[in-house]
Amino acid sequence: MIALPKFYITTPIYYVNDKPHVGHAYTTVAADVLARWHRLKGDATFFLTGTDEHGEKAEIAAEKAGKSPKEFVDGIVSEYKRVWEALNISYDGFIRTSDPAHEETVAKAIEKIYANGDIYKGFYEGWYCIPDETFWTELQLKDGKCPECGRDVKLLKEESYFFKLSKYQDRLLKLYNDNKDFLSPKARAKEILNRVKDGLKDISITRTTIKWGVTFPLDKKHTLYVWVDALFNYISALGWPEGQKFKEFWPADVHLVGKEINWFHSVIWPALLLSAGIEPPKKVFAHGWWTSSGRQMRKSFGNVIDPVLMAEKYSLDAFRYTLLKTMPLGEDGDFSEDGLKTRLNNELVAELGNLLNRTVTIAAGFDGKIEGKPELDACLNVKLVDELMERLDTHGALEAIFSYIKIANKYVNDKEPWKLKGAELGNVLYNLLEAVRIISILVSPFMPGSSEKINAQIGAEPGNLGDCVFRPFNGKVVKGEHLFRKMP
RNA sequence: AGCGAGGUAGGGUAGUCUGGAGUGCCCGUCGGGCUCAUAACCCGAAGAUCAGUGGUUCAAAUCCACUCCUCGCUACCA
Repeated sequence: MIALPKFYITTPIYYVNDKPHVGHAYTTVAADVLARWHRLKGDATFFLTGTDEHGEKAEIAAEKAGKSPKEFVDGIVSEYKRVWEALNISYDGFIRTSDPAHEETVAKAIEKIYANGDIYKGFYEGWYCIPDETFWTELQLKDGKCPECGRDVKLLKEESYFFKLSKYQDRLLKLYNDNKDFLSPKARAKEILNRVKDGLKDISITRTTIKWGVTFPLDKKHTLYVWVDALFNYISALGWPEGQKFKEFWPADVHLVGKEINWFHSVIWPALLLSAGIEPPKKVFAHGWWTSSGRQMRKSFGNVIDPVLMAEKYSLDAFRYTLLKTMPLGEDGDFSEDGLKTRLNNELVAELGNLLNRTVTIAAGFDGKIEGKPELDACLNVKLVDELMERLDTHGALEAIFSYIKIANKYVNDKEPWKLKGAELGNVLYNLLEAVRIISILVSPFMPGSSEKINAQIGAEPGNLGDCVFRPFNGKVVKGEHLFRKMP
């Protein structure tokens, strides 16, 4: 049987100690764009995001707010959902690690891993900084003191259960070798590869001091460490082991993650899955980080970017476009309002908006037949755009789409339709309107709202990737408002 | 310190694996053209000892060695 094309993409689940900033927005918008692209292709698509709600930090934050952990995280979760709605995120599933169903899944998976002989009881030893309430490894210490605050640290020992990560070194290396794209992008791959080659240590997966989390099923005194429980969200959301969605969508095609959590997703997660007898995901892609106006984003610098504010001020699609156009997914980049404004004015207004506007203006004053021979189809390379998107090169895909927009703009200049009339003008308009219709489809994953506006003005239905070919134009042009407004 | 990535015009990048004229792209700057369009659109120009040194070669941004600089990762703070 030939498997139907399917696409399962995930964002990390976001930790609930603060409201979403541009970093969260970036990952989520990028995943949204990829999910929408696959829907255009007709793939059965499942796009998962969610929240990571357990652990000490959430517990403490709740206490400070005078709420129970559950009450507290409920509040943050609705904030996340509000932001995702504002950013037009088309998620299919929203997983919360405090859902009882998730907790049951985790417990079941842990039991399988235990049954496989990969969990044992031991002692966790670490250097503990009491004022910071943080454990450090020997390597992290700075001159034998806490690297964060410089104060003395104490060697503490506590009972803990361990996962035999060391046992999976060879199988992980085989996984990386058999699936060259598993570790993505390439620049990050070697980082992981070399560390795995250097050898893996077993990892402590439980704590006795924390209550807000999933109870360790084999010893109720212990609570699972929050990241262990968090990783399993990707399968609990699909109803592992028997759920229909799990059968349809697992393994994940892409886990999109920030580079700070690459280790967990590229090493620990597949090892846990292998141990539980579950197929590992196909790809873990670690994207880059944003600086803001040249500096690290920090509250104390006053340069933290609020995604909703940006969307309100400059239009949502200009913001989404800027996130994906500024740098390739794997790289770091700088976010600035000036940069956003420049892109809005010079690319969205001047290239895309202007193409639509001039086309529609000329078409509105034309009463002949809009028909002709395709002339603008040869320079359109939908296949290239698709290949770039398959490689998660959203940046390159946008460049390819916009280079086509430029060609269409140049076509207007070359043909000087304002000097033409009759069939000649009908032919030029035919080419422009078909180009605009196709461009609208191609940009729709990036800028869904703008795509709808374009369709309204040229009287086109929303299309899919198969519609990106020249055919008789049967829309009805209704000139509307400017697609984007220029900002001073 | 170990491991990794990178240093190409004012900024950002592609090209490096598989050597062959500094070739390309985006933004910015300057000049011209056009006028359907949101002072827009089109064309053109300026601008680079391709981090440095040494080597291999007929030929090096590209291969080799060394040096300098920047950034990331180093596991149980999600």
